Amino acid sequence: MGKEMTSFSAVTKETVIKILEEIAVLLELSGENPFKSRAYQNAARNLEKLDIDFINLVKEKKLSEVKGIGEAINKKIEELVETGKLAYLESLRSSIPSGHMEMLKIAGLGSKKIHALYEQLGIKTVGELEYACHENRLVELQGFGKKTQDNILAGIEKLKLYSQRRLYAEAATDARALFSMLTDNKDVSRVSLAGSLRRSAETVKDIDIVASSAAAERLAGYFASLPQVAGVSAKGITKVSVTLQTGINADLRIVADQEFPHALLHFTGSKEHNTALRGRAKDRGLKINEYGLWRGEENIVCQSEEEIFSHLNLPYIPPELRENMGEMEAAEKGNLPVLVNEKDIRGIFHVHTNFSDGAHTLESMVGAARKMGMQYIGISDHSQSAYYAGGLKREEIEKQHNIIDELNKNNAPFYIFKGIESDILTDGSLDYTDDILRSFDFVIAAIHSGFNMPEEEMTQRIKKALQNEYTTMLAHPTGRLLLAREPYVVNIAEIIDMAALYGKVLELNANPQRLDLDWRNCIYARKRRVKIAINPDAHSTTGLADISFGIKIARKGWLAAGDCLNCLSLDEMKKYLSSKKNNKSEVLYEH
DNA sequence: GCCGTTTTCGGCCCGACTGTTTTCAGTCG
Repeated sequence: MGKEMTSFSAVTKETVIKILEEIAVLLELSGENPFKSRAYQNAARNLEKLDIDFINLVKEKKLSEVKGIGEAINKKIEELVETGKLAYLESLRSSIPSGHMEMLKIAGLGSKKIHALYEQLGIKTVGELEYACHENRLVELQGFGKKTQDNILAGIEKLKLYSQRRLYAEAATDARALFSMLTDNKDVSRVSLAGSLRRSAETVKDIDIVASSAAAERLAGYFASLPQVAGVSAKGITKVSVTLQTGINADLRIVADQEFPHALLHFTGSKEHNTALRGRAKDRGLKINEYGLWRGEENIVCQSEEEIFSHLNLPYIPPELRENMGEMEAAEKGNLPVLVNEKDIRGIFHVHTNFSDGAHTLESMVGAARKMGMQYIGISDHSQSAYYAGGLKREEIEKQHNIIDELNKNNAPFYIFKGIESDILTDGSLDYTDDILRSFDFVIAAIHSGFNMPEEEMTQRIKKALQNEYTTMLAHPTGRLLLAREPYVVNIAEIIDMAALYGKVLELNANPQRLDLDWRNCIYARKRRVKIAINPDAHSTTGLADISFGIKIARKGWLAAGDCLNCLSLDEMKKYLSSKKNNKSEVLYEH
């Protein structure tokens, strides 16, 4: 890199944000002034909000005009963008045991305790911590005790369990990259994702890909030497297993082209679905395996999965449904739903703005939704008791409503619905008075505190919120964070029954970490004719796109367009919401 | 480390919950 710095490094805004966040965590672990750490977090968040060209801003030395970026952080970002490196980060990294970052993921463990464990027991890694717990060495430590030790052990168990799996969204990014490298390769005839990824599971263990080729050996070599591959654990001419740089494992199966649909069906699974399928084949005097379909010695040639299914007298079963959750029976009777798809979505609810904890303005969120081709958007910032998220006070609600009225004039026929994500308090009531609740077009009731109630109490709390006449829908019904936090204990069937009885909508939160309502429960909700809203819970313009993850899960939960609230057209939606508002008794007879 | 109609120091979003204590620290959302 020349001294005159004519060429800047390839550092992007996203990289800078990631590094600022890493510094914030490292500072926290180092026992520094917590506000210093927060300053880096703030800087990262403000960069996220930045709409203008970041690199230009750095070049023109105007970065410190961004709120939250002062002299020190400005200098560090300049160094990073100009050289691609940051000495401060390197020295921080080397001063903190690398295992401490991972230890932070253990529930109940924060920087203070990690520091204390390091100072007093010299613990540097999760493994050492686990050993120390088994040796009972935390019990006597100042500020620790038997319960803390037990909780930490339980947290470690969970962490181990979680780290064997990945979020769908994470794995899908890697998988897409591999897939496109394979489609570009001339040795590949046909290629498809398979496994749980193709079935749109919310978390996956690894990436499965099936390809057909007449040059298997060369293709295997190509796959094993892709730039994103960090290690090869097995390599033959039918199967290559690798570990990617990101830590996830990927398997490529290579078959002859005529075997392709059979291998695809087999490696898409699920195991349970395949077992049922094999049983069905046997009933018809057929045999099915990953290489083909057979009647005795005769090989029945199939060009596609559709053909295989048709030989078993079944319509095509979409991969998402192949979980042996009744799809075979439904297919046989011709009762498979026409699954919802991206084109069916007409509008988006559960959208945050910078009125509360969103990154972008109301106007930007509206603009982004319009760009996506939506007919409407439902704005729902946090309510007043969500202090940590800047929940809205009465005056702010009025102000927001005035802006929405103005925007609605200028954006017609696009429409903005006024809403709120109102906290469900521990007694089941919503945290605004009726006169405020009445001012919204819709209310999303949500639990953000008091997670640890006993099941019965939690269930009653949510049921009470569903009975509230102002509640339109229930946000993230179980509160889970995939691979990070268990759902709160609640009788979800009772919640779904209650929603059915009162004509309330349940959210399918599309954030890749939530995907809540769980698809298994979507199947039951559909049976009870409860409408599901596929909501991105967007906190930025890019967050709106998360809705696609929700659509995948909705499909997996058997939902058709008619089951999804936000497949209603704008006119239908206006009618729906105003009927809910004006005639509460009607809802009982709606279904 | 950032910020300022409390402006160069002293705050920085705040409250619930848990487990440790005997009045509080740490973690979390």
